[in-house]
Amino acid sequence: MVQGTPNAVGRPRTSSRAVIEDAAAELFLENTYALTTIEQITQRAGVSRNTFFNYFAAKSDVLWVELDAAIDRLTLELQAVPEGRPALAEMRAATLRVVAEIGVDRVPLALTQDDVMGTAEETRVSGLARLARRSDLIAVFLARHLNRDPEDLLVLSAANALSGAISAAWTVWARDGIGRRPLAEYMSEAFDVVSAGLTASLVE
Amino acid sequence: MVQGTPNAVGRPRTSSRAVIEDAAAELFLENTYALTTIEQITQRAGVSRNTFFNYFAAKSDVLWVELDAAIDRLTLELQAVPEGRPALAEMRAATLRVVAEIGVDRVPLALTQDDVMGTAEETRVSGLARLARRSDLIAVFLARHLNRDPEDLLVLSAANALSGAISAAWTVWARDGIGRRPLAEYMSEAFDVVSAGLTASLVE
DNA sequence: TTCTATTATTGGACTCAGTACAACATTACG
DNA sequence: CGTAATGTTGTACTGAGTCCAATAATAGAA
Repeated sequence: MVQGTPNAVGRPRTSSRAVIEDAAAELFLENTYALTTIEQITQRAGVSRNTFFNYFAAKSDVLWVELDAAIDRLTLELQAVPEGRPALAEMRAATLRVVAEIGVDRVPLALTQDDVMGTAEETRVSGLARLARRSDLIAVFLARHLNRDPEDLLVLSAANALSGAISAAWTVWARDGIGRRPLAEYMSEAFDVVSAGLTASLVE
Repeated sequence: MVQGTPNAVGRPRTSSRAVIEDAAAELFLENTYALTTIEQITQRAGVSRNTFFNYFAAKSDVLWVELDAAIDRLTLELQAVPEGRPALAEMRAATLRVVAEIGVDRVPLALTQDDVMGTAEETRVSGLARLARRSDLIAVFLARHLNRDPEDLLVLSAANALSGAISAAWTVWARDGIGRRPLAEYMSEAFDVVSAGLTASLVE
């Protein structure tokens, strides 16, 4: 569960993985996430039920392919930041870089789902797992660049706050429907909301 | 799942509910959350398996009794705040009021669990559902006091950030073990980390 | 091409959480 | 004492997720 799915985007649409993703997307839209069984998905994809679990550790993972890929890319971006640079500014820049690549059409399944038919709670919980993964990531990054423990209250608060703001950006972006602006703009605004205070607390 | 369990604390320790809670707590410590089945819990509690579901909608709910109660109380506190007061300050005050009542011993089961034996992911996801519930709560509160839409990016970012910071406070407090200071102190520090920036963004 | 070592796919059997519903017990209360 | 509400239980079911061993498919070396 919740593991990264490195760059699942842009793969041949005939690999088992892609076929499963497509079948799932269709069925979720037709019948709702909750009412779709893994058996139905694999049946439509023309593979066995077990094959599903070769590619996804949980049913909900298929909802978050885009987001998982984005988090994977963020991981790499953050690792590439050299020591001794302003942590928050780099954090923001890295996030915007990752998000710049995401077209207005590539909305995570879970979020459109939520839009079309309020599957809310079901899907939401699995989304939160991503928030947590991103929090961890950010906490480690901040800790490294601020020479603090990643378990530090200061670091954890900041990481959670940032991850929460990022999450809000995704959510609002997805809900804005067809007329939505690029994700990076939302992300930028969300950062503005929290980062002023964080800068003050973190640099000291 | 994730529903509030209004004030479960301070009830006679012989009601089915309390008996189940106690049995679960014991078993989780003995065998880990993951390796404990609902059947085992109810067996030790001397009730039927179904009775468990009369009181908890999910196995993980029993981990979060304390936290759910705290969120319920926060809900009431926030509803009681009269219009036209500084939203963030009131938010902080309400949180501290709620948390003041929580003794150093009343650590949520899930968090001690995590300490004793890293059941991590399993329990963590269910904890995040609480973070979400609190986010919603805060978003509604902020929206009301700032005359904005609760779906607003600004409002959502702030709410998520605050909820994340609160979460961090709980986590660190729990992990600090026996020598921990009162939860309110952690909460206060966590607020400091984010609120400066939020004040700037929100009042305008 | 043929052999071989990986890797992908499958079948089958299993555990357990969560749901639905009807029957039964208990309690409160007029 | 009778009745309605509430708590508890039994039974039967669905579906996610795990485990493991068997079988295909494939790539790469010889």
